[in-house]
Amino acid sequence: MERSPGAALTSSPEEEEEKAADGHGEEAVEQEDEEAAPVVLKKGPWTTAEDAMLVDHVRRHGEGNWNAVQRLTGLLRCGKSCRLRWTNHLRPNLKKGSFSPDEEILIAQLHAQLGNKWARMAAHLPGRTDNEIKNYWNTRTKRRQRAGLPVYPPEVQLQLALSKRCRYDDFSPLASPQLPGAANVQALDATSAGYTSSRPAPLDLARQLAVTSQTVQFLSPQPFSAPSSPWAKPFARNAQYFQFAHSSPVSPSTPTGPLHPVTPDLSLGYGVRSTDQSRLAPLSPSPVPRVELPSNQFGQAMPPTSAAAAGLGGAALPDHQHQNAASLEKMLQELHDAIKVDPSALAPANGDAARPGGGGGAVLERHGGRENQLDGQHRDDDMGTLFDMMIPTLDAPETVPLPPAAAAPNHSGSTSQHSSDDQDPSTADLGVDLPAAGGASPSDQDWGLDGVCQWSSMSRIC
DNA sequence: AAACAGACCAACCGCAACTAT
DNA sequence: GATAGTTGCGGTTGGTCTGTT
Repeated sequence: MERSPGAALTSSPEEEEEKAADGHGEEAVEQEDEEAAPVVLKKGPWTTAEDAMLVDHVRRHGEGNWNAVQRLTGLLRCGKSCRLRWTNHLRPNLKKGSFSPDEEILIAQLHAQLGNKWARMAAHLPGRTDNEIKNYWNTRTKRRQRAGLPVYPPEVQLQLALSKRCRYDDFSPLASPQLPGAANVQALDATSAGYTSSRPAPLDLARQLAVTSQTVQFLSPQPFSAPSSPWAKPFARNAQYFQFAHSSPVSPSTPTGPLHPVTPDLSLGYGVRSTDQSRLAPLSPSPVPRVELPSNQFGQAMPPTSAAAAGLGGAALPDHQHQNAASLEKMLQELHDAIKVDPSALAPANGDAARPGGGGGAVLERHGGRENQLDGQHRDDDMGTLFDMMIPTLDAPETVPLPPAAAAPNHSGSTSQHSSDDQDPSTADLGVDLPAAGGASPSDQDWGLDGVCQWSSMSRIC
């Protein structure tokens, strides 16, 4: 790999540590500079000494006012860098290491619903940072796309497929009746408050899919309880970060809001029928070992012919999947029939295809408004995507009534998305009840075609 | 053992929103 | 209401690690 000459921009961590440790070195030099010229802030990797300084600062003054860190501590880092370092690495209760299968599924679900809203996704993954999730998703997505595999696991694909159907149905004057499950997604209204009134909530998907009483408790509803910590007082305002591994997930994105447990009722099913079994444990370090295989094994099991072919499993399909092919086709037809586009709503396709991460999930984030203005091409794309996303073992899922789109009244017109999140912690709730995938366990073949994928390693789920 | 490629991770940048004055 | 400062977010880049050839 190319080694950038710019790598020598800063001294090595060891050197920096030494300098900082003896109290001279860089700091002293910079002090001299400070008198003659503006402070030259350092970039690049943080040293442990810098970390210690930052931690000490936060211990004394708490979080926030990051630009004061340099003034108060002499740390030659900009406030932005300090905040980032704290948030991503020094914050208490950060969970390091690989994502557990539960987390991976949740990330996929969240991405399907939110798109590249890493911070909001991180709010549902205690101890994880947006950066971490972003990195994970990007590398994973890149890998899967290169292998010609669908980005989302089967269940999420199904959700997306159904949501596409819902998209069109939403514009039918025959609004679907309110569903019991829809109550769980009321909170989503606020989440979508950042979208203009002309655009249905991006998470209407969740509402639309709030069709099942099966509830998967992804995140524990246990109230927050801060462990005793010498830092407890200074960090009181940041209490959401003081969580035990199994404590309630609270939204770090709501620092100014009241602390209360976030209970995203993500009943996403994932093919789990049993109520008991479907109740996944709260996110926590999973006992399931990470078994991901080297990426170069993707191609072996699945030649990148087409995603559709992949979805149907091709010749590698087990018998029961062949049997389901017919029902799949039927369902596709049903879905196709269900798609009714208001010609008046036709408009040039938007740039969804160009969205990073591709896939249908990105569409969902803003599937209202302009996305509803479908032209033929877009519709075709949707159908193509639909086929692409179809899963082979899909037992024709029950056609589910849809909650009325009108149940999303809270389109304030504000353009501030995360502000609404901050103001209302409940908006972190993704009270999503999603239909379980077909009764038969969703195939490992279309997602974990080669057994590589984490999803397939979750015996209860796949 | 060396070269290479891909994966992973940390950090930076630019922008937008928010807040205080 | 205008402005400056602060904070948060998402995209991107670059370095390091690891596996393969």
